[in-house]
Amino acid sequence: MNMRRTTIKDVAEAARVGVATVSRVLSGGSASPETRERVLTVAAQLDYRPSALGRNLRQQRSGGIGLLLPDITDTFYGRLADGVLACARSAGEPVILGTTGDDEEREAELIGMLLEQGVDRVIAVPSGDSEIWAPTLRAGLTTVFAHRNAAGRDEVPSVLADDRTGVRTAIDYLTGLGHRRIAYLGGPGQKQRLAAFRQALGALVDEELIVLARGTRDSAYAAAAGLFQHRPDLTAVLAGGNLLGEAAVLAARELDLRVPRDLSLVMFDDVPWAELCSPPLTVIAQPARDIGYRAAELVLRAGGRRPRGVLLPTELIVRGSCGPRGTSRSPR
Amino acid sequence: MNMRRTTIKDVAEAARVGVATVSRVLSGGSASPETRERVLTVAAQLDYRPSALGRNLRQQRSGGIGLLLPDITDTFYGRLADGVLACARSAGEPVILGTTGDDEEREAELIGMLLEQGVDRVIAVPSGDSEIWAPTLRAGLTTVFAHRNAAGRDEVPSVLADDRTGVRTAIDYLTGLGHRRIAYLGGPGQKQRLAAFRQALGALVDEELIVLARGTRDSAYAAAAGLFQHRPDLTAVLAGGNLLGEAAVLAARELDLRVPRDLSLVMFDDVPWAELCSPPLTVIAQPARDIGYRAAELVLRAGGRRPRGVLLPTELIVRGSCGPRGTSRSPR
DNA sequence: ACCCGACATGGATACGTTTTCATGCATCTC
DNA sequence: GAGATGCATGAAAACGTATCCATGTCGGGT
Repeated sequence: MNMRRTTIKDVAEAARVGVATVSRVLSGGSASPETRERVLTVAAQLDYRPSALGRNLRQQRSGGIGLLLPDITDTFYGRLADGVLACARSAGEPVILGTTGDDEEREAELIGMLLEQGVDRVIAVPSGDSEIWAPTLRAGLTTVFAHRNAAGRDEVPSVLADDRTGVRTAIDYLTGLGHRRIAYLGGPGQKQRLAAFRQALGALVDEELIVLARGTRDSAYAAAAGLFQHRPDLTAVLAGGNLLGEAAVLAARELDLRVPRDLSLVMFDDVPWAELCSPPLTVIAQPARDIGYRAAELVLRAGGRRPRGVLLPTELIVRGSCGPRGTSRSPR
Repeated sequence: MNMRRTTIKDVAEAARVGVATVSRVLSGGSASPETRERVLTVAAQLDYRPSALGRNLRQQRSGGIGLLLPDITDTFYGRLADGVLACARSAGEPVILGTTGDDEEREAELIGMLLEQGVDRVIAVPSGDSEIWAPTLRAGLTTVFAHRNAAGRDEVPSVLADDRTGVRTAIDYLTGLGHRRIAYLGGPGQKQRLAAFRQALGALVDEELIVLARGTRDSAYAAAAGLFQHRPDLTAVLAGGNLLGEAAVLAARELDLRVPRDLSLVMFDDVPWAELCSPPLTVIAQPARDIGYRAAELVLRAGGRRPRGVLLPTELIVRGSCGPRGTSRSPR
């Protein structure tokens, strides 16, 4: 009953060779054809499965990829994770998932856990900035940032969506429709996106129309509702993520703002329900899955090299949530 | 530059004790107060972090929890994963995530990977049936099924939503509204739910109104559209998951069926966008996050015992997608 | 015929930890 | 006071693997 698992030693004995030879055969080292075949046969017969534990200890690293996301509940990160998993699976590497909740402290804690586990490859959507990631890099972890990059960590390669162009085309679209008072509803860690918004809007930028929420649904809704109530003169809003967009739709409905008649809405990130909304939401689609996949490729292929980052294209998908600027809704 | 990481041996030397003592102190074993303090001080000074690699090899098991889900893109599983992660984090255990795509072969492959990694605790939404999980159990893994349980694996504890009651109340609600031809749009691995549907409907059940899709969006849409076109006399549909519900809404819109006037719709699983839909969707809410959390609790607390499964309540949330049966829409 | 290189092979070692076992010391009991 | 009991402690073994190194063998080149 108390079966010990078959080890490399068992295989070696059964094949009448040394353990070193078995190890070589299984890791693709050189061996004579007949020996190789015999070892493989015996290994298959005994249903031998190499123990990752032994191997990991020996080579001082647990294969596997650490994946640190703000929130696995958000479909954007879900798709990103899916991409990572797809790539990791093709490489036979396990993925250790952790969620940071956009909290630096939790992020640091998770990094510590990964270090302890001997994980030496990490894909992260960074929440914290420079000093949190410093020990990680010093410890020799190959790290790739996805979706956004940590401030002051330019040496870490990153896989990003082309936020700048995405924001610009969205703003161009809105201004082309006649909108002038355009609000930005942002989330945590989107300095890049916010900067692009400011730049694209140029002289039209109104700091009061820029609102930042934390990562939760409640916070997003509060930010949206507050914005709409405080500044009834705005005619368009760019939501910097699907959570923010959801909040905007909800808040608009609550305040009896009709979309797109009273309020034009563009949302970052295309999600399935964007089409189900009425009106269907105009969105800036991001290749979330590709971001994950490419990040995984980078972190796996990195043979000590420090590859250059990747910028993936975004796409403005026009549906029905934007219209020409009507009369301002504030002075009825 | 070539810093070796500090090991337990370094700590032992610096504290002028044996490695065994250090190990004991750090694992909460007995030691004299002064020794304990000295060891702890030195360990903190050297920033010693025990290597999970060494420990895992020694005790022949890598802590950590394997989590096998059909699709991390589906928000239901996203929430479930979130629950698992929350519980695992409080226990300091890493979580290895794998997605099966509801494919038995991939599931078996992932199980193999977990075994190789030395993972001895698994939470799974099982796709395959009995024989796939047999080796897993024989290998001594403590396993907990979540959301559904594998056919013929009654010995595995499971954490389920109370599908039976959920379906029954939904059907009662629909029949109360006068509906008689009620369709069921199901996904993979929902035998339980389907059986409940049949039982709740009793004599009204019409086998032609039961359609099963595979796990993908395309398949779900095809199933829904096919059903609606083939049987224009149906007046209500129960979608067995948020993916199916999404497909139903989409297909209904495509075929110009107005909800709830022409078609009443109840969807399993409450998702944020259910409220954004127009009309807002009436749903059977499942405590997805709790399912994950409880499953993690079970798999962690299981001290060799084989705990009894858990059944969590569902809740019918009435919104606007169901109405009284109108005139049948087929003979215009 | 001899030497040298190439190659296959197996023994031994190290990876960092936990745990068992034996030892030594102090205290308690009769 | 002697034996028994308890406790803190350290040496050593074990976990399963990959790799270094030495050894043996074969073939080709001079």
